[in-house]
Amino acid sequence: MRVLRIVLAYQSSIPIYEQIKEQIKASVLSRELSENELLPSIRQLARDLKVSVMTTTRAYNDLEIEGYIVTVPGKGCYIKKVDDDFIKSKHINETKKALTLAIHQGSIAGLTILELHKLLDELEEQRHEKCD
Amino acid sequence: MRVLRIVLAYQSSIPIYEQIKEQIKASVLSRELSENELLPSIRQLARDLKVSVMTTTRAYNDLEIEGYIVTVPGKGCYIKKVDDDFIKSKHINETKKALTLAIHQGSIAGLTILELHKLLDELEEQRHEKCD
Amino acid sequence: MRVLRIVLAYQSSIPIYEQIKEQIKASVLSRELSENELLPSIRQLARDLKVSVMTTTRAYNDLEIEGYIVTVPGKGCYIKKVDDDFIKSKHINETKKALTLAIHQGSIAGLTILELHKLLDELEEQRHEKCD
Amino acid sequence: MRVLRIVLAYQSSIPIYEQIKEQIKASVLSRELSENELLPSIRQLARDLKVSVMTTTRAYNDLEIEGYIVTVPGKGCYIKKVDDDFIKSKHINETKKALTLAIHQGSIAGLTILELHKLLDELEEQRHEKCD
DNA sequence: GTGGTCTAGACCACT
DNA sequence: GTGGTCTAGACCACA
Repeated sequence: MRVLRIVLAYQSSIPIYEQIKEQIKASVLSRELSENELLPSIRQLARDLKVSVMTTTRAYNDLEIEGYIVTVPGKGCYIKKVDDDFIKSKHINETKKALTLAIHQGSIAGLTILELHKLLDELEEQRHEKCD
Repeated sequence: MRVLRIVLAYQSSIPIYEQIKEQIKASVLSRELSENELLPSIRQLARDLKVSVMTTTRAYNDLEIEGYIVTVPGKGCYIKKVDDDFIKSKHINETKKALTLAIHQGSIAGLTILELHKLLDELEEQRHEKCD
Repeated sequence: MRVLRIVLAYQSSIPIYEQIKEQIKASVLSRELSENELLPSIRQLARDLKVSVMTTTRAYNDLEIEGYIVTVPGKGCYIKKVDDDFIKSKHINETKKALTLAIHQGSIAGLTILELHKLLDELEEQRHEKCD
Repeated sequence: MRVLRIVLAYQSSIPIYEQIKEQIKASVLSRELSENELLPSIRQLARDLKVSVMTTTRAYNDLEIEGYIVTVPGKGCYIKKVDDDFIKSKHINETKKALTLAIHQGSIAGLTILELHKLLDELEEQRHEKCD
């Protein structure tokens, strides 16, 4: 079992259990956590995050419903197998959401679709420069 | 005074007052509503949208705080002049953030920049279809 | 809004929230509760059943995830539309579960499949007699 | 003493000790295990199943309470004589209950008695396939 | 030790 | 009024 790097914004409008969920999900999708890995126990995580047991319970419970983990009463919670296509489709979905948001914001700013394409290229360019 | 075209998703997770706000904002930014134009009264709008007066009050109140409208007690609410450049730069910023996120998520999903452009066009297409 | 007839076995090994869920589900599937009907509020139900608010919350939350109700914050919880095919498939599923259990129990008792068929006919017969 | 064929679903919602119990019971009822036969020791079984000794202890303890086995301190656990008729009638009762439920659910789903018979055969078929 | 459920309060945002 | 979240305990069954 590895220690999870979970950072909580206690004052955020995003519920704490949601933050825990999303960060574990992200770790699964980025392959940081892999199949059959044992997660910290509900109580341990609650202690670590200085949060109520009910809160971590809710997060783990939701993750089980969404198919990311299995919980075995009396033993612990384990990462489930997620297949590559599922992960890819998740990321494509995120990409689409981001692009849709860009189109929306851009339209308010009065940008044409052509200008959006130009902007996209520019940002991609900058990204490469940074990586170099 | 013109009748506002406001469409509410009563069961959305986005608060109704927020939906009203955003749609009025968008109308202002798209010049559909122009300076000094009189908005429907809080009570009239509440009746039209079959919504509590508290809800429309909250929306108008927020819009006033954000500087989009001005309330003249006893007369009504009027659209204020908006500082174009400020608004525009704000939204361009949002656009850039969204595009950068799209590039990032897309790269994880293994999408090339070309595929991103194609996706952008597709989503723009779909957006037009919906509006028709 | 109608009062729900929910009977709880507080000492059962079946969790209370599960009992609530199942009884509401059953009411939906039997068309006792119909589309758009307003359910008792989480708090009202908690008072009625002399149960913690968290417990009714959990039940309603699960029902929303499973698609039986919609909850609208600040307004209440409503029965969602369920289509006939969905209901039928649910009941067929229950039928299969019951038959599978019968096969299992029957095999332990040493019954052949033929005897099971005979038993099925007998019970069906008795059922008709009762109805007459 | 014979080696028990026990297959455990470690992540099932059915407790492991329950799974062990049920499989031993089934073996007794099917005459696979017969009177006075010596069962593997609690510790041996725990090793074989890679399970805590507490778990096998619980299973054997329950079996003794239910009258299926007898524990002789210092020697081991033996299968007891089972009262055939009592057991059989119990299971036939369960079978009838399950069939009655199937008839009821089936009638809601609009199934005829003929379709129920067909369903029964299909499920019996599938059961045999799984066992092969 | 583990997870599962439950309580009896609380505060918050929204209608 | 409504639902959403959260706490800080508790008891239970299981491993």
